[in-house]
Amino acid sequence: MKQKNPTGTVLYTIEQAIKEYRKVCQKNIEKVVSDITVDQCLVLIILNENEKISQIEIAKLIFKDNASITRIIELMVKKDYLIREANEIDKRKSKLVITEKGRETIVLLTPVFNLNRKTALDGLSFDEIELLDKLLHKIISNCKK
Amino acid sequence: MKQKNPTGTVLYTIEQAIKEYRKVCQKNIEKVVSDITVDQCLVLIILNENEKISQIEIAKLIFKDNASITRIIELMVKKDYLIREANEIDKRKSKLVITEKGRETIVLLTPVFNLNRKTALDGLSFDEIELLDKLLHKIISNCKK
DNA sequence: TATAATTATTTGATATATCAAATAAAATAT
DNA sequence: ATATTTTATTTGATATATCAAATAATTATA
Repeated sequence: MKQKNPTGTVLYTIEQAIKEYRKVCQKNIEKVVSDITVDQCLVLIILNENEKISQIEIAKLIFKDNASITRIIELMVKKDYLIREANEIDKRKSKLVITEKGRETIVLLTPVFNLNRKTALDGLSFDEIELLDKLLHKIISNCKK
Repeated sequence: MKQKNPTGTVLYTIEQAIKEYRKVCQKNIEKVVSDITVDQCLVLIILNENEKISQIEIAKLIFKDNASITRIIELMVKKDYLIREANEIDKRKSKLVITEKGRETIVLLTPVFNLNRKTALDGLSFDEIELLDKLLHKIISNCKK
């Protein structure tokens, strides 16, 4: 038993969990802001906490490819969440500035993000969450070897 | 502490874990078969275990959208892993038949899949795996509510 | 300092994710 | 038996994932 899916292991429960979580997140976000994705929100929050962060560092923080970040930011610029300005110190980079619309969005979405976490982790004790984190990190390091 | 990323919770450790796992899987697969993806392998294995399964059921098993399954199968047909035949009983569906190349691939990849799981879960006890599964299912059901 | 190596980002190509709408066949209701 | 509803799949549009190659700027080395 436990072989409910062809993968035969807990590993695809991980996949299912993150997919369900993303769905709830997107749904809750859409109630408040209509034209933004979960990933775009994350980028917004990261930039809000650290103005000077590079795209590579953003990518690392949310486990994405550099190319993905380029395109996510591109769309955010189109939708007027961000503006690209010249970075005089290092011309390879650009300064990513949050627009007024971006700032308003952060204010609107902060409580949504808290709600999302609470919803997903409802009924789990602190110890359980810690343990979950520990086990997942063990898997991550196994995979990285 | 634990606020290593902007998401601030274990939830993105879940995302990171599945991404790292998929990377290892893809790498190990490529050592043996060069033109197939992890998802395409899963479809192959599922069809091998149940010839008559519908696309919708495949989608549910691996937590994917129906549209994604259509396209994954399309590519598998192009690459000669599958053939679509007419389903006389229900003409909305088609019969998905594994080709000779597909069968050979399954033989080649079965040990790889076992290796992938072993690699990822190395050092975790049975009880820990069970617990991990339980906690993840709790999160899944929280999100589905 | 000119050259080589490294770093940050972008671009191209291909695969998958997601939602909504379109098709078409099957099942149900009247 | 026809109309209506449901089901299975497809298609279109847009977003993201991933890898490799291309750019362009910075840093290190001879």
